[in-house]
Amino acid sequence: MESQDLRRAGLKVTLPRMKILEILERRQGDHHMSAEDVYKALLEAGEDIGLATVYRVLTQFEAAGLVTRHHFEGGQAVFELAGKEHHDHIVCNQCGRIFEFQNETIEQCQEKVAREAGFLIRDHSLILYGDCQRPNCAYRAQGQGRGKSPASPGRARGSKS
Amino acid sequence: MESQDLRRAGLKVTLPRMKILEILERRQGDHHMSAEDVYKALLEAGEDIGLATVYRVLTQFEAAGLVTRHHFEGGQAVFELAGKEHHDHIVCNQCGRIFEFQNETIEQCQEKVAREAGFLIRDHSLILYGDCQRPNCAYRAQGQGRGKSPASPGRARGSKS
DNA sequence: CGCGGAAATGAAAAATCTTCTCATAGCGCT
DNA sequence: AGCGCTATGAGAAGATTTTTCATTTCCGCG
Repeated sequence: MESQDLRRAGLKVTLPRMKILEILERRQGDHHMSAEDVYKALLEAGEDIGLATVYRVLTQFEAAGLVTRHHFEGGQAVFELAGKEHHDHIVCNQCGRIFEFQNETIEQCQEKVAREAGFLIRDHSLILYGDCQRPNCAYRAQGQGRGKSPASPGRARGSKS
Repeated sequence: MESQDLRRAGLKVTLPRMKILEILERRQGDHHMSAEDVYKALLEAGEDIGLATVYRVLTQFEAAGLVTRHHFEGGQAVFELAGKEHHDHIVCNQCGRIFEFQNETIEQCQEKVAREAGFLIRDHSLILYGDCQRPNCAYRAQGQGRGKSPASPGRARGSKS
């Protein structure tokens, strides 16, 4: 009954919002989805929901605290269901795999640094970019251009510095 | 003689590249500039350099390690001259002021976390968003839309979570 | 100091990602 | 079931960044 989630968030229960919430909840594996990912999943599920609505709804969900938005490299924002503990991310440059972690020491240092600098922290973004050393990591030829990433598995981009 | 910087970076010494480098070096105050900022500064300096060139050159500078690109919230990437020590950023949600900091403990924790997760870190991005508590912070009315930020002082956006 | 070729530039078009507009449809309440 | 307000869909519009391609500029060389 995720309609309760919507009502609780002060959002009218509509079919598009229900379906999008379902997509986010039922997602297996990597639960980080771009608006486009959600849109495609809806199409596959036979739902006729516009991309504009997906963006709108995801933004509302974010405002309501139902989802969290991340700006990984690659231009597209990705969303994940909130609810679990706060965590940060490691993104594989090669295959796009995403690892989540929590580190209390880092959190505390951030607080301390901000306090000393005279800031009141509202939010933060910590993303590590690297190569996951797993054998099945979808290594692509070095010097890849900036072509479109394959549909599903990875949203990797070239590394920096 | 910043032409040496260019040659050293393996880039042909051209007028646009020189001028852009100058803009970045001469910049007083907040040295974080978007491509648009650089473009406008060039116009003010009487240089007739296209925006496409600015983007191209900044990207080359980044590849050459001359500048670093950051993706703060707000959609626009910002650049700063590299060369100084590595550092992370605190961005004021209200006035856009940027504070830089270094924290060895955080760096070490990141390394440790990544190692334990089986990642080889190539890069990272740590950005804290908050409110600088200074009296002259350009507080804007709450619930600001998402209009264009005023030219120079701030590129603040609404906060999250 | 002018030449020639490779590389860089400018302008405009295109590509991407996201938001806005507005007419229509749907939800919640009575 | 009916009403009013909000949400939606489709497409246009906006914002940022990249690409295309004809022209210009830089650099090594005579």
